Amino acid sequence: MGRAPCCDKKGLKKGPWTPEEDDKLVEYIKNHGQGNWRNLPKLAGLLRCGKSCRLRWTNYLRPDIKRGPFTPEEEKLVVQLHAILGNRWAAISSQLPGRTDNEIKNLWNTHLKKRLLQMGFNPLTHEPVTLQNGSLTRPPSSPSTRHMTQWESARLEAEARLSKESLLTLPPSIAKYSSENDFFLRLWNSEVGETFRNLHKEKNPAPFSSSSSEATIETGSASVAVKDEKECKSSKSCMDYYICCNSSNEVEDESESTLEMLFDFPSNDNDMSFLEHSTDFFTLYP
DNA sequence: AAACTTTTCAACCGCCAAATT
DNA sequence: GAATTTGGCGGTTGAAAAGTT
Repeated sequence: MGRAPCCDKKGLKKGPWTPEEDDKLVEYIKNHGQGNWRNLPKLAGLLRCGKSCRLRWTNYLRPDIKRGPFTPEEEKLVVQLHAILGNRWAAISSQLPGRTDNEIKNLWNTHLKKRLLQMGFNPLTHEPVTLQNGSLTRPPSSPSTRHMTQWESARLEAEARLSKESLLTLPPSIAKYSSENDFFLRLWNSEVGETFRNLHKEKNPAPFSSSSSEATIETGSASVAVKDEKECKSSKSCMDYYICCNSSNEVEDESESTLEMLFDFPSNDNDMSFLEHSTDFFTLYP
């Protein structure tokens, strides 16, 4: 036997919420907390599915929700995080206080995606593309394409490393659980990760290891652990190298790099003109 | 001013992993 | 351990608003 069903769908209201329904939901949660979404509608006197109540609360009625248009800084952060996390809206929204995953998803689909396309970037991969006969095409084996592939590999590496590092701080029982459920760690341990590790080994025998001399950079409210600059350069771990260059202001020739675009583009305009000059990518290998 | 088109965004749907019985 | 529900997530939809002709 399992648990009782969330709700039978007979006689339940759908569609937009009325102010009266909102009041009932807010009043109930104010007095009783969020608790059990299945029982909440009945107890609150609502003819709604529990799931609908939860959605209404989390996406609209929660008191900590920030309403109104996104600021350029928020848009910038969304683009940055999307480049790293992809369409993981909940993960992205966790880095933007007061913004919901639904809101960010809408922002992306209605504004940012179009702007990236207009600027010549594939909104899925953040790779530069050109429009030919109305369809997206990658430029023929340009250096920038190589670098974006490199960037993607670097992303895998960095996220796997972060996962690994986070496990070091957890009790063994939880660490075991996390390692089994961590998406990037599983990816890293899969054939994809293996391929990248082998490629990396050929170019650079230095192992991927967590360092004792780590720094932390802030990306909005998210923090990312990085190695110190010297070690970054010696190991040539591309993500480390990118972040080191960026965090130490020693950007060398790659001052208009993709990563600079992602981590440090100007925030005082919202037309994404910061992307305009970033099709001229630097070479990763000096 | 009316008709039509495009854009926006709240809400729904279906899937999945976790939790519960 | 199997069966079932819950809660959470991302994709999609469609009504309303805004813009254009």
